Amino acid sequence: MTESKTDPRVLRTRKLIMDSFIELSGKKEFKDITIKDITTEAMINRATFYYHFEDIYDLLEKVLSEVLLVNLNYDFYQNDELNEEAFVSIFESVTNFQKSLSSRCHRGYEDTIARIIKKQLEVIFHKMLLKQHKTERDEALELTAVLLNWGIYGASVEWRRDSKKRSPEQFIKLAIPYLRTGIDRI
Amino acid sequence: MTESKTDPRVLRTRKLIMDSFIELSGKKEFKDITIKDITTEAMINRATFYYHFEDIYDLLEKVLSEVLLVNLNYDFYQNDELNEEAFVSIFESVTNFQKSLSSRCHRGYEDTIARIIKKQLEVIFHKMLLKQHKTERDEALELTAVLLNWGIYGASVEWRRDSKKRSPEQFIKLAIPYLRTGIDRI
DNA sequence: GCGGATTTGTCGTTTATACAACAGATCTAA
DNA sequence: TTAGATCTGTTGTATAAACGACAAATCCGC
Repeated sequence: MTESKTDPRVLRTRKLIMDSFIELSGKKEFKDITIKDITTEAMINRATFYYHFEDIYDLLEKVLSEVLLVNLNYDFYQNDELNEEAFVSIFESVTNFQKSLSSRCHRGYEDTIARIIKKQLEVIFHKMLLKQHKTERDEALELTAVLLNWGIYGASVEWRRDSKKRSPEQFIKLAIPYLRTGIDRI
Repeated sequence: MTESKTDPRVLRTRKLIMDSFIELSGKKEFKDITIKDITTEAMINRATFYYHFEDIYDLLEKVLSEVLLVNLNYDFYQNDELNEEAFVSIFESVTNFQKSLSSRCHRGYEDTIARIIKKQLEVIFHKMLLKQHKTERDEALELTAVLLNWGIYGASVEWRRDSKKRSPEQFIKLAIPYLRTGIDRI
């Protein structure tokens, strides 16, 4: 395999762009963020943006994938076990994302975001299960991951409907017994 | 005048290097920080470092000048007036610098640091006095700036000797009446 | 002290980024 | 609706930064 590693300038520039986008997302709505805003914050030329990303939606997708993945991974390494705390913390990550980003997008981009989050959750749960159940058949673990994924994600959607009443923590703690039952059955 | 503005890549790279150096200064002693450490943190090539700075001492000088200047400027725009709070806050900036940097340097670099801090303080005080006393003769203001500068800087040196007994805030509050008297006389 | 390892500082070549100019799209106020 | 302004996406050319190799200096355990 020809392992031609990518130029450090590329990695640096992508990081600068993504970090700037995340930074700006905390200040403005997604629809109000322009490419110029991002590139100014990142201290790079606007043309360089297009060297790395198709458009702002492409950037959004990649940021969601990478950042959510990193955040969740971090939570896993913190908790390391599929216990109640792990669930609560993962659920809080997801609901934070829901809160901070999905409301910012127009043109039905909520669907795209949902797709990305679910896909990442699946990867994460799969990894986690592999660590805990090294002996099991992989197929079973994959299936479990899918279920957990939908469980957590569905819960976050429900939570948004319910959000006036309960904090994410309270909400997921109610749901955990059911989720755990589901896992035990597989 | 031919105002050839500097390439944005240069500004960005310098900022990355300086920020990384500051970041690392919080984790290691100055003498243990290598160029490689800095460039790795900054995500730039080691050779690029030498494009912008002579060596690590050159970097230190420039960081001290710029960062201290920026910090102090920020305090001024916060306070805007040469009152007690302004003095306390400036003094805290300076003593923080003393604490966090001068102890890290070997080879008598404390003297260099002292020189830089004093020079910057002088600039700052002069600016500030100009704002408050637009009518006065500039020469008088410059002189006052020099005196204030030595007053504050000397106080910070004294504070270091005294530091087991009083916080920077307590210390400078004791000294303020004398400083103010000094100003009023000019 | 010695010897291996790390760090420093420099150089020529390759490549990613800046620039600035452009047409077309989208927004906004009159 | 129209006109002015802003934003988008693309291009050819100039330049900062990456690479990697190098000798010299410095560090550090023996």
